[in-house]
Amino acid sequence: VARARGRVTIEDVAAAAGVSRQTVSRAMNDMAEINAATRERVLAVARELHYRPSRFGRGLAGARQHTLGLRLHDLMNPYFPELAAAVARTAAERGWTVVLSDEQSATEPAADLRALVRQADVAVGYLDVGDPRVTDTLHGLPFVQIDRPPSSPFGGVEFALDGAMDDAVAHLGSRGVRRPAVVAVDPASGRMAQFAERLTAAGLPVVAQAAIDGDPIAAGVAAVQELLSSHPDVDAVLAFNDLMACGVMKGLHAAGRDIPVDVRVVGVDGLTLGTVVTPALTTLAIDMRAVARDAVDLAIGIIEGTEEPRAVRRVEHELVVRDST
Amino acid sequence: VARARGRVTIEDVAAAAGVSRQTVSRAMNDMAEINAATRERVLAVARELHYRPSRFGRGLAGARQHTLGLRLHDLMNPYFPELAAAVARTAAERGWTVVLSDEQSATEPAADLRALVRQADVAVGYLDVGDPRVTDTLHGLPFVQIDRPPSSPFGGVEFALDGAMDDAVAHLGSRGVRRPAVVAVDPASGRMAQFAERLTAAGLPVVAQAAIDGDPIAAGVAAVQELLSSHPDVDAVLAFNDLMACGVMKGLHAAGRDIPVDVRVVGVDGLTLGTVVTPALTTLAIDMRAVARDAVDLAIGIIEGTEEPRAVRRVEHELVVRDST
DNA sequence: GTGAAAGCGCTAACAT
DNA sequence: ATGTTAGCGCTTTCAC
Repeated sequence: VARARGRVTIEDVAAAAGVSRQTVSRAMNDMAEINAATRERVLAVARELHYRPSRFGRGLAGARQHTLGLRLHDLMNPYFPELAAAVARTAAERGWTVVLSDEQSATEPAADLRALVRQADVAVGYLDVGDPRVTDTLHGLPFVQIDRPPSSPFGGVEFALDGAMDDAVAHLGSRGVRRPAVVAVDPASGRMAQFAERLTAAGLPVVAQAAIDGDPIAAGVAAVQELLSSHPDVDAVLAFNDLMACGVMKGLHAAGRDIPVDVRVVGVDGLTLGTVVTPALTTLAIDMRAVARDAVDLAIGIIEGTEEPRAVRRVEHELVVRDST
Repeated sequence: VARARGRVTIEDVAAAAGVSRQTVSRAMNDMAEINAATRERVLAVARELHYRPSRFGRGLAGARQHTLGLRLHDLMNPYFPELAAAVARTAAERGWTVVLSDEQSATEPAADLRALVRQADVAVGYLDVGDPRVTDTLHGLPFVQIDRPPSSPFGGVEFALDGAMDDAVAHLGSRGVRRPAVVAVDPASGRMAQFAERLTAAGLPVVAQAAIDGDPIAAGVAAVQELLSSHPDVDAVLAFNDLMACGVMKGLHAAGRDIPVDVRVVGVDGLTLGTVVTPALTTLAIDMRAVARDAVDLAIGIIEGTEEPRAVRRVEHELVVRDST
């Protein structure tokens, strides 16, 4: 029963059971044309020998098994697990396997991508498009970018915040907000610039508060502290995302401000986290299931040739009003 | 340039570049013995033909690439992403790839495990050991169980809560707690029974409150409500885990109780979530990094033959006192 | 129902 | 520096 060479192969099982390799293959794969007694005998021998079919041999010879690479920036940031859960679900429904690549796990820049390139048929998720080291590492691996910026060289899923922002501005106005602030690492660009623009257009002058680039919670706490010292009269804070919004709420609690009476707080993403904190967070939520479905379907479509490699989909955010406003 | 067959192989590139397969292989794998000009030419052709080496061919012929399966109960539960992040990190350091298997993604019971069995060399994580469907599905895939119960047929990482519990009991006593309660789906078994025993031994009579089996947050909220109506005088709640503890805190807030003045709350796990909520949660924390390191090292050791298949390691919890007590 | 032959795509080892 | 040979372990024909 002991093996000479490193691996137990189908040949070993065949020899030990006194049958051909094909018969072992039939037994292992539950195929029809095999005697029930033979199958049991072969399976018993296989178990005894600790035989496990090589996924490489199987993949080469048989029907391709497809693998989706999921690239995330940081699993410790609760946004990404929610996305990962949705992607895993969709991939499982489609019969695809998911290999995980967490940028924070990389021992050197983009090192995590090398594994994806070797293991996945197509990848989905987050990627720093500006960094040529990153895109070079892909070596032609098709990539479906989530939260795709307009300038991206890849296709993917774009996020549309416009409608939800309009709703949020109207909502805050109706709540009597007069002095809103936006808090982000770079409050003058991207979605926060849009936000500020809309608030201004609605007659609400906006304070922009920059936050440090790091742990979003800590950044949110620090940012409100600074904000409150320079503008003690703010009555609403729009944070870049839910995580930073939670930091903002922590900072407001610490400063003795009542939410939502003194200050109203709005986040972006729609994380479950927002329902756990007190008060529950009003947010511009995105439907992760829809994002995952679109991304995975694009990815599979690219592999199957039914989608253009750079196809784009769009998912809308939606205002979810909870207790923080 | 157009291809007749489905896949572009190394042979196609070799033919198009006018070299042998081996030279293409040398170019693709950055090997030494190749003319720089030749390499560039070959790579250009490969790019033009959209050639991507087959991972199966490569795996069969070359050095084995190792893959770790990570089995989780539910990615939406923040405990699991924190574990996943730690496992991903350790695996990356060891040069292993991680394939993800989320039980919640399974379209039918244990279906998610089938993918693991086909794709991973060894698996790590959570598994319902009681269910024979589950263990049968493994088909001999070595499994390293995390939070391994003493009765498990697998090896893995055991959690040791004893010391942290003693610390927690002493801590609550010193805070003047007189009427503690334990809240869990089954407060009469496992770690909560231990907890109750220790509290009783310390002269603190314990109320046991069962929670429904479902979303831990909602369960926590519902459980405290019931608890407060039957025992309005409780002055401490020990929850089964941090998530349920957050639900308990929500419920206490809603009931107008002040934490920690009226009621003190303790969770188990040490999730980051506990630092986000207000007040920050006191908890029996486990070092996820240590858990992940032990689990991954056991898994790799089993594959490399340096560890027994059923080897066991132990990781201690530690009391982390924050604002909720 | 079972076995023999062929080949999946690639790289290691050995040629040249 | 490049080409040739020989497999890796498995499933698919196709025979019987």
